[in-house]
Amino acid sequence: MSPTLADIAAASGYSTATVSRALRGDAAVKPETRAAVLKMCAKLGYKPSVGGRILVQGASAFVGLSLGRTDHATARYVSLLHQALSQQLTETGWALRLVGSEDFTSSLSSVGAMIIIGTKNDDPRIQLCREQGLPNVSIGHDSSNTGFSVVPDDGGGARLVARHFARTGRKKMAIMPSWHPEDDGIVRVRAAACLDEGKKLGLHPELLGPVNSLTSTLDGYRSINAARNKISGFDCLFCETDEHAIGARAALVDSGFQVPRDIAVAGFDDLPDLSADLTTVRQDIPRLAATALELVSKARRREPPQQVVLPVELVVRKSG
Amino acid sequence: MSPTLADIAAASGYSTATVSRALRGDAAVKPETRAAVLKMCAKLGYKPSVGGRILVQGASAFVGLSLGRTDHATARYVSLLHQALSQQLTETGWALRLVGSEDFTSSLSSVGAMIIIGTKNDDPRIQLCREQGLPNVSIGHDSSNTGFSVVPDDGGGARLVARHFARTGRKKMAIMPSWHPEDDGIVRVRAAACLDEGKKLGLHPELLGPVNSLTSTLDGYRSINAARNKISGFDCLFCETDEHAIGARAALVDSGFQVPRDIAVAGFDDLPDLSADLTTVRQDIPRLAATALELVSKARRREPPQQVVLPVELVVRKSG
DNA sequence: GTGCAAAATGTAAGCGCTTACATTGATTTT
DNA sequence: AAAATCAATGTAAGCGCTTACATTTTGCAC
Repeated sequence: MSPTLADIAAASGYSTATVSRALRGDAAVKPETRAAVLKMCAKLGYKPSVGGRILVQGASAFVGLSLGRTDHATARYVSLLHQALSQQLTETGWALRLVGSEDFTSSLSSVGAMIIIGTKNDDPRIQLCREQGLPNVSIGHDSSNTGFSVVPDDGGGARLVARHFARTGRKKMAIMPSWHPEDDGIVRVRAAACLDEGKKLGLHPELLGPVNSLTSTLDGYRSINAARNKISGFDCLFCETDEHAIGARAALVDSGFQVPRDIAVAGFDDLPDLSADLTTVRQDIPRLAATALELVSKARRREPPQQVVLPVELVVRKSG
Repeated sequence: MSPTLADIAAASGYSTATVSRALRGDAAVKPETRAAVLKMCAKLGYKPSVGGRILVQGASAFVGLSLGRTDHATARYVSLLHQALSQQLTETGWALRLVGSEDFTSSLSSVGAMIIIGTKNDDPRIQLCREQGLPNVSIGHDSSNTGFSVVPDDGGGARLVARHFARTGRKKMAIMPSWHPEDDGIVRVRAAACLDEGKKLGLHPELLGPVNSLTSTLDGYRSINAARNKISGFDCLFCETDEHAIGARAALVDSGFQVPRDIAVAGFDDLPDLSADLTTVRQDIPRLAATALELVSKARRREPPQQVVLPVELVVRKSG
């Protein structure tokens, strides 16, 4: 069987209490001690069992993961994030509990903390957590959020794209924003930033009609098809998600355009496999997950709230 | 705080042992007793804590959920299944641990059972579980599988579609199979059964070139577009997934066909929201999840293996 | 009725882990 | 130099739950 806390304690010459504290990140334990304990854990292959009640005795061993109604785990991005969180959480003995939008309220009592994906301004889910005093961390955009949150630098990433287009000699930029009735504004900041930066750089950016979904390649395709007659006026295109960019590129190719010769296409997210040879902005999803979990710890310890913005990175590939 | 086992025991007049047994489904407890206990649990709002070590003391409180490389939680279907499992598992105090295709082997030691999605013949993941003696249940098609498995009645569902087309006076059927290099054969049984039944019914079925993905609406669209000149020879179309059917229908409409007047379109799965007004075959995903979890229990108790096939249901809507 | 196995329940000893409280030794204060 | 403080660790009492084992109840043959 897998070694237990007691095994680690015996092997390293400390008490179970100290080992426990070291693993939980208690400030009372000396750094060298923690290091020794961690080393011994690695050596013996320690894995926490039971989903141990961490930080607060008697509290739930679960972290809830709430998806927005529209995410609904449908997007690759959300699913990757989910997996990263699940994996990293495993190492601490906690467990992730997926919470659907229907049973959010009823789940509050059975989790020790909540991670909320795709928050929007004044998201009612955050309110509910607050009322219950439940530690919560949101991943997504919410300018009004005064709690714990972590977001990728959407605006910065979009500006990188505009600058890249300008640098590579493009003259006229199209921007394809996405829109969904229930998600208003989650991703919109990308289009807005790209628009602004494009103006500054003299790319005369123009918004196309919005795509009626966040993550459907087909909708990206049809949007471009619908705007076919306008397209020849542009030589570069920015889409708010990679799914849209993929659909858009396919539509351009099917309409006889050469990508990137006639028109460069860039997306946002950089999803493994899917984004293949697309020029895009990479989000570091494992890091996003790690940061969210760090914030969960802090929230549980009632430390002061913190809003983190993670850097993103331009990845230039075949499409632009 | 939430009531504990002891609270239930006190309130119902039994010992904690009996209550625990009742909740775990131990055969030693009298049916009336179990009923009384369950009733009291409902009354007091009992929720298991800690992710209690169920059935076998000291065993892991986690059930692993392994996705195939291509599922990668990308498909709506998989994500819905995931959520259903997660929700139902919650009620027993277990937790679901998402296992990526990369770290399957290393996860084996940290879960008490494994649910494997999208298995194919001689799936190596099943082999690995066997070697470790880890209880496992597969969801997916694997004719060679002698362990626990549960699958929807794909063949039966596809035949329902063919019969529906025949009954509504269609004469010539197109079938759009899907294909993915790593998923060979998972869903293929649908096309095969529809082909067979179509022949019997005089629908002169014909296979179109396969769609190079399992769940992309865009690929469905482009496949139909590519076969545009052949399409007018058909008056009904069966697609192996709803995503394909949605893409196909969009392509047909964009090409000037009337759906379902000129050509009827049917898919498979019936995904909430997404499948909206599509004629399709409904899978009962919550039931699939429940069955899988039942099998997990049996597997843990080392009961003899069982292969379950769940019935499906034709849902006729606007597209055909 | 008595006996006896099987069925149903209780008793209590854990499980691996957390944490209130006690202890130790080093550092500072007086 | 004694007293007071503090950082670091140990001690041990739980946490909610499971389960080996003991005990009681039941059903049924004689």
